[in-house]
Amino acid sequence: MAVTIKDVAKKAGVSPSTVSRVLSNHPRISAETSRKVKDIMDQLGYHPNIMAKSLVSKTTNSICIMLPKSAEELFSNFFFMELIRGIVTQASRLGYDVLISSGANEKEEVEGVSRLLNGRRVDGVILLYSRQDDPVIDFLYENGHHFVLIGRSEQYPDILSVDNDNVQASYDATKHLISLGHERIGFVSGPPDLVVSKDRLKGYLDALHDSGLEMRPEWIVEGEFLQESGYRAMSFFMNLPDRPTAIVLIDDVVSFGVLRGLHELKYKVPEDLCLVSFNNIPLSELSTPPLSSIDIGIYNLGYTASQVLIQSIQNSDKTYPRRQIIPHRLMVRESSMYSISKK
Amino acid sequence: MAVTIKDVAKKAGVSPSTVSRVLSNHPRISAETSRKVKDIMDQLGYHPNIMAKSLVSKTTNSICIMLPKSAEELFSNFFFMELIRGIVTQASRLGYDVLISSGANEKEEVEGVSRLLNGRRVDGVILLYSRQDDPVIDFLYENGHHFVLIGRSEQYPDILSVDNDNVQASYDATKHLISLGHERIGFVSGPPDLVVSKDRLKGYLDALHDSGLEMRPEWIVEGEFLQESGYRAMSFFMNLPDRPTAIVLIDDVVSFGVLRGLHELKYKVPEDLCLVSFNNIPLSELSTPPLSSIDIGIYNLGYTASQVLIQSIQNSDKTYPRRQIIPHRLMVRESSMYSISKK
DNA sequence: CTTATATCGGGAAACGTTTGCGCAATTCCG
DNA sequence: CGGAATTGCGCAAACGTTTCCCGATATAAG
Repeated sequence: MAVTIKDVAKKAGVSPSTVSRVLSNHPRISAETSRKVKDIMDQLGYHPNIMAKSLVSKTTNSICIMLPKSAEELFSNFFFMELIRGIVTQASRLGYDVLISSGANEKEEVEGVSRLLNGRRVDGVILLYSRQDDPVIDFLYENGHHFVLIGRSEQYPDILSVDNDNVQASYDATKHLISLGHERIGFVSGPPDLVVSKDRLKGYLDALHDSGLEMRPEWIVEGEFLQESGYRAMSFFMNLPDRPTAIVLIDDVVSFGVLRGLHELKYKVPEDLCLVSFNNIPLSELSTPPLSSIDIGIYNLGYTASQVLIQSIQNSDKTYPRRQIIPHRLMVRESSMYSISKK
Repeated sequence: MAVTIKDVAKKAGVSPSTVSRVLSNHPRISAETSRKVKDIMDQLGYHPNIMAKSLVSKTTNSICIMLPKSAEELFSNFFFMELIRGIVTQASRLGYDVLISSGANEKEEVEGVSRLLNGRRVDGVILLYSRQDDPVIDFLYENGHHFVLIGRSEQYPDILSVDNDNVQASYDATKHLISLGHERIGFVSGPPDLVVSKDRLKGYLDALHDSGLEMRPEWIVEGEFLQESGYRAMSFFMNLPDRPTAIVLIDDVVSFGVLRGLHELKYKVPEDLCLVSFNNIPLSELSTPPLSSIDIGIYNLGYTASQVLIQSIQNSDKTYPRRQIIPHRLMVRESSMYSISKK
C-alpha cells in the first residue's frame, strides 16, 4: 500500500541500497543520482518506515517519560506541563520523539518502562521526580538503561541527573525572611519520601542555624503538594500559642491554601504572616496578595534533561558532567514584603 | 544481544512460530506447550521487540498528540495537562502508548504528523483544539488518517470529534447572570479563529436575545487566553460610560487578570462586577473571591478522545457516533453571587 | 599501456516478528 | 473400522530498512 524504498528504487532505476544511501547522505552517491532519487521520492510521496529503520538500526530516536499516576495528587499540573514542554521542545529539536507512559502504581511503572525499553521502543527514560527507594530507578540502573533523573538520588549518586540546588534555594528563601527581621519562621514541607522535601527542609534549617535562630519542631509540618495541606498547616500554625510570623512553603499551590484560609479567618498577608514558596507558577503573581516564590526554572529542567539524556544515548563516552544544576531565583512579591521591627 | 523469539524457541525445543503463537494466545497451542514456553520466556527475560512486531503487523499500538508551540500562549497549561492525563490514562488502559509531538508552526506541525503517520510510527492522532482552516486537519482528512478532534470543525462536520456543547454552556453562564437580575452583561472572548470562541459567543448572544436584553458591541471584547487580556478587558469595561454589571469570560485565567485589575482599582467583586468564566481550573476556587466557572470536564474530554480514536483504529465499521458531547456544569461561587435588584 | 586507486552503485543478508500453508497425529462419527 | 474432521506444530515468506562486501567503470600513476 504505502510507497517503500523499493518502489522508489524501481522507478529511479537504481537499487534499494542506493535509495537508502541517498536518504542518509552517504558520501559515495553522486550528486546526480541523489537529485534524481530525491525527485522521485517526493514525486511518489515516500516516507521512510520508522519501524523498519529502527529494527535494523537498533535505535528508535525516541525517549519516554513516566507520568506517575500518583503524580496527580503529588504535584501541581503546572509543574508537569512545564517540564513536558521543556522535554518535548528539546527532544524535538534533536530529532527525538517523546512517548508518555503511565502506571497506576510502582509495579505498573516498572513494567511499563521495562516493556518500552526492553521491547526496544524507546532509547531512554526521563524520570520526572525523585522519591526515595524508587524501584523504577533500581530497574533502570541494574539493567544499564539510559536514563536521567530530574532531581537527585541518594542511593545512586553517580547517575545522570538534572536538579536545582534545593538546599541553597530554600536557604535563600529563609534568609530573605530573616533579613526582613523575622525570627519565628515556619516550614511547610512535602511528602517525606520525596528528596526535594528533604533538601528544602535542610536549607531552611541551615539558614536558621547560621543566623542563630531557634528551630522549633512544631513550626515544621509535612503535607502534600495540595492546597488542602496548606489550609491545614495554616490552621495549625495560627492556633499555636506562639506562632511564626513567616513561613517557607514547599510549593505555590500549598501557599494558595494558606492564603485562602488566612483570608477566611480575616488575617492579613503579609502583615500577620509572610509567605515564600517554591516553583513560581504563573498564578502566583495573580493571587491576592501576589506570592513571593522561588523560580526553579521548570522548563529549563525539562529542556536540560532531554539534552542530557539524548547526549548520553548518542555518545558512549561518559565524560560530560553527571549532574546538572539549574539556577533558581527568588521572586520577591507582596506576600513577603513586611519587615518585623526588632524591639 | 537481547533475547529474541528464536532464543526462546531453541531453548524450549519448539519453532519460533510456536513461541509467537504462545505470545498471542493462539487457540491451536496445547496448554502444556504454552506453559513450557512461557516458563522459558521469563526465565530468559524475554521481551517482544515492538518494532519488529509493528513492522509485520502494520500497526503500532500507539497514538500521538500534537502539542502546538503556539499553545503556550493560547491556553493555560492546566487545560493541556488535564487533557493529556485523560488521554494517556485511557490509552494506557487500552494498551496504547501516547507520543507527544510538537511543531514551531503550522508547517512543522503538518510535517511532524505526516512523518509519524506515514512513517507508520503511530496509528492515529488527537488534535487538542480546533481552529479555523487548520492545515493539519486538511492533511489528516485528505490522507484518510485516523484522527479525532477535541472541539468542532466547521469545514468537516463529519469527522470524529469530542466536544462540549459550548453554545449551551455559554448560554447557561449568561442565563445564570440574567437570573440574578443582571441586564448589562459583557463578554470577553478568545482568539476569533478558535471555534470555541465563536460557540461561546453565540451562546452568550442567544441568551441575551432570548431574555430580550440588548446586545451592545462595545460590551464584547476579544483577547487571548491570558491574564493580560483580562486586565485589558477590565480597564476597557470600567472606563465605559455605561458599563456592564457582569461579564462572561472565555477562560478562568482571563478572569484572574480581571480580578487583579479590579483589586488594584479598589473595585469589589461581585458587588461592582460579577464574573463567570470557563474551565473551572483548580485555582478558580482559590482566588479572592472564588470564581464561578463552567466545568467542562477536561479530563473526560481527553479520556473520551482516546477512547474514540482507538475504537476507530480498531474497528473499521464507522457505526458509532461521529461526535461525542461531554457534559458541562456551572459551578457557582462568590464571584457571581450578587443580585441586581430591579428598580 | 598496464597496474593501482578512487568513485559509484548493486546483491544479499540481517533485524525480530507474524502468519498462511502444510503435514502428522489424534479424535470423532456413523 | 475407515474416512473425515480436528488438533498441534513446523517451514518459509514477508514486513521495509541498513550495511557489508564486491564488482564495474573511470581516473591517476608509473
